[in-house]
Amino acid sequence: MDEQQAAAARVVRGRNRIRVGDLDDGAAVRAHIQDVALDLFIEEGYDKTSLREIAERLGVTKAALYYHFPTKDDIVRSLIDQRMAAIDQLLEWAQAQPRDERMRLEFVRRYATVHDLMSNEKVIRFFERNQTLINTMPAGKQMRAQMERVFDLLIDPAEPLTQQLRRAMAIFSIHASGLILRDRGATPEQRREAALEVALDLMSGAAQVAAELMEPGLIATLLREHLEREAHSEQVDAGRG
Amino acid sequence: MDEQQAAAARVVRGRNRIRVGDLDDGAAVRAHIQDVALDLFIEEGYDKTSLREIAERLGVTKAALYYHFPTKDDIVRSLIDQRMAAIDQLLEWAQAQPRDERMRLEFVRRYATVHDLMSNEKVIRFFERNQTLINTMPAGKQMRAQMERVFDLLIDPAEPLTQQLRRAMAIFSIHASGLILRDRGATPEQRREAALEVALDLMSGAAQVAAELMEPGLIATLLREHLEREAHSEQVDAGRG
DNA sequence: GTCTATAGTTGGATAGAC
DNA sequence: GTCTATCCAACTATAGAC
Repeated sequence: MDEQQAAAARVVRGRNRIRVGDLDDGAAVRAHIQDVALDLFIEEGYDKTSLREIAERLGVTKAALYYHFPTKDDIVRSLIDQRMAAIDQLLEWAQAQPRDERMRLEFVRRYATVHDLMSNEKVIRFFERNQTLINTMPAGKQMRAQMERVFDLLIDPAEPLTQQLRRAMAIFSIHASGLILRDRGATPEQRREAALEVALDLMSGAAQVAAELMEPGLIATLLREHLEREAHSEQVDAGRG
Repeated sequence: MDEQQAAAARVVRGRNRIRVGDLDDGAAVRAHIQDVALDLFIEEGYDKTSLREIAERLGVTKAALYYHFPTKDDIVRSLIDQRMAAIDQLLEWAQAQPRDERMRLEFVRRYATVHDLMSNEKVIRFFERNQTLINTMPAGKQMRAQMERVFDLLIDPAEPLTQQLRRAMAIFSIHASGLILRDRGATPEQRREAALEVALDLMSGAAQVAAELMEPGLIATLLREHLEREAHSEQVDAGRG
């Protein structure tokens, strides 16, 4: 667990290429601009947000912005690249593994970790609200292609459609957990845990098995009986010892 | 209703002037415009799509468009209103029901049906790709509010976060099923069935129960034993009769 | 690094002829 | 109902002074 987080963190840092002496105003100003811009992109969409608006909220002029980012795209491109590099590394790892279920579960775990580390919160919401960019911007298209590689890795075309859908929803549940649980009184850590649990359940096919065989309440009944038997046999064991 | 009457009046006045395809009245022309516009809105986003582009693809001019739709918003507003009215009706039905689990499952079933009926396919993809509109357009904000009413209906804040998330993912699985299964060799009917099954599983909490109590393979074992007992008791019954 | 000023383009929307 | 022609606002981006 610690190793995964550290690995993902290395990805993030490695991509930024911030050297120790480099952390002067330049990088900080860029980050600040991106932060403010993201807020606006989230609020009213990338297209509808003008550089004038961003500049106003920053208290500078448009021209000042262009000094730091040669084009409007560039404000978000570095964020996209960052995320893509992290997922790419994850895919690389996966390709060096046996193509089995254990690997897939581990992939989802790591995906959740990476997703969480990338999440300024804002970056996620940005992608959420600006799906169209994934179709129009070149960088967006690359991201879309990458997403398909993720699905191809996790989904076996021979499986039932329900299970194929569940696997996709596993990834989506990680994406959506922030959106859904944000205003439901959950700490980021709780959100993260809940998302991962739901995702892993969807992957594992537990629901698949249950859905195919279950009558309403059956599993609960069987489990209760099982636990009672277990408790009983423990008593017996205790009596013997 | 109002629109039909207006359309009829247009037919009387306009006589044979309509020449877009084989369409025979104003309402059909409007529908055709919406269809073409949706394609573009999906491809490159609502904001980036200009009226000039839409007009070009239709083979008419911008001004001609404005005859049918007084503003760009209006091209999509009727589609949004249509869907919202359907969901509103569903919410009304739900409020006349007891607030129990049976109602919630039935709500999801009906939601899937409504979703399927509204789905030109294109309308769904439009909403998918233009999430930002839900934040900027007034009609979009209404839709957002409606969605929250749906979640409030389905989600009990006292439940574990995982189950809250699952319930939200149930709705999302209905939304996403088209996107995910479209290119995986499934008929629309198969997609629909798979989506509903996954959604109902997520709602039912089967996975929740399983995840909390399950040892690996336990449920499968219990179910097998249960089925064996059942088969045995049927044999006994048959022997008696 | 930040400014003013402005170029150059494209957008939505309207007027009026036919 | 559809056209041509046009208005005006807003945008991205650049040039050049300080």
